[in-house]
Amino acid sequence: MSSSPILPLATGTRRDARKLQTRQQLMLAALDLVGQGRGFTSLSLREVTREIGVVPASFYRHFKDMDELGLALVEEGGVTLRRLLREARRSGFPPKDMLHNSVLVYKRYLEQNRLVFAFIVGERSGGSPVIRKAIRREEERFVHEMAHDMRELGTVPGLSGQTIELICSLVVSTMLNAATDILDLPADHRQSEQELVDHFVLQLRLIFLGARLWREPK
Amino acid sequence: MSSSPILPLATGTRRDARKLQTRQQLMLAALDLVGQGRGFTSLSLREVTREIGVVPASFYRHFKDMDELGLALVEEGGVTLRRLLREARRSGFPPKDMLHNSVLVYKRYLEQNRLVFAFIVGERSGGSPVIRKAIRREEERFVHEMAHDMRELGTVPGLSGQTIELICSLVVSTMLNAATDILDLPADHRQSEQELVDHFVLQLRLIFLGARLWREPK
DNA sequence: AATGTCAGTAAACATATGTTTACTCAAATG
DNA sequence: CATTTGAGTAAACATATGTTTACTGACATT
Repeated sequence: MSSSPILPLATGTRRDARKLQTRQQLMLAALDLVGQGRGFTSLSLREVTREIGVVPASFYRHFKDMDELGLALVEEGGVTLRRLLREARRSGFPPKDMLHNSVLVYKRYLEQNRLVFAFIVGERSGGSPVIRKAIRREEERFVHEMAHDMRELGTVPGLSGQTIELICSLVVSTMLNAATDILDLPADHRQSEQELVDHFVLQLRLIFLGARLWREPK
Repeated sequence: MSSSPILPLATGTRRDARKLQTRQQLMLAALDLVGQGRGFTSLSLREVTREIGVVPASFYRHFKDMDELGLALVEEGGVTLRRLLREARRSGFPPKDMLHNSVLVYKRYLEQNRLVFAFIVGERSGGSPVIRKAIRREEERFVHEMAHDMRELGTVPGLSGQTIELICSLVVSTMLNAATDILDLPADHRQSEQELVDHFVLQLRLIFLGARLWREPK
């Protein structure tokens, strides 16, 4: 029987562990190719299997489609985003130059998760509609969670929940937009790197300045 | 001789007009496919020629590559953006509810140029690095031009040129980000449409509120 | 220890791809 | 009007693609 579980996690047998491993290898291979500048929609199933040294037919043991692989990656991206938020939460956000610090944290996180972000950011507006929409949903979740945190921390007191969500959605899209630039940075040069960070910080400062002075529309 | 001109525009012979025509047909065909949700990087040269009923080899009379076709599209996108700015300039921006009006103008323009925007916005962060960078450059130009206009109109008086550029870059990325959502709107439903526009307007309001109260960093 | 399950294999298929080569014939050139 | 030019053609090429089918053998189940 086995009722075809969506994730072969649960059973815990040696075999299922192996299966999960090649599944993850497939996902990683796809991410790698995307990381080399190869738009996800242009990837072929064969390419991906070739990358991990496995025969094309094996692919179907894990995904019925490249789209399905893509959706799995979207989910991983969602997890990655939420982890970022959790880390930010823990690090406690020192109020002194908080924005600048947050940007640096974000940048470091981005560099540590370069591939997932390249995928998320790359497919967020392009390619396959189904994947794009899945990403937008994860993004909404992220915004929502961030708004929750901001309200709890009292970062911008006296604002309605709706307004906080609005601010967060602006912050998040600014953040994801910056990701493209940061990931494109030419490995070495500090010059442009510094400028980019500063630019990003100033954009956020502007947003929060607006936020602090916002008067609820009746 | 003929020194292989980049654009076969100049000469004005009947033949060159025909050539230019199929060139544009090729570009339009590519745009159409992208408009149907088919990430540009995943398009094949044959698909594009097939679309306009021409043999694959003909492609090479116009572009050496799909990348070259892509770059031509980026340029068209740039022109489209600049035209938007010109229209906005002419329409004179009535100060009463100016933001809301601007958003509506933008939305209408977007719908009239759906395909180009789908391409620009879709490839802005994804796919081929060379195309992505070309788009980012057009975007910078656009930001620059917008900043120029804003300074001239005195929209946000008392701010340095740098700051105005900052604001504009934030506005533009917000604008392009919204484009994805607007283009994805399910053809009929007014509900989500209204919400989307409102959301967009509020984001801009927030930005300009921040802008009005900005104090230049020393 | 006997049996069943199922991830990965091997090979074949029809079809799609980018690119080259020699061609044709309408239209521009002289 | 004779000649040249060059956009689009026709056909062939090597290679890449997605998908199916029957298989094998390590592991799990009983």
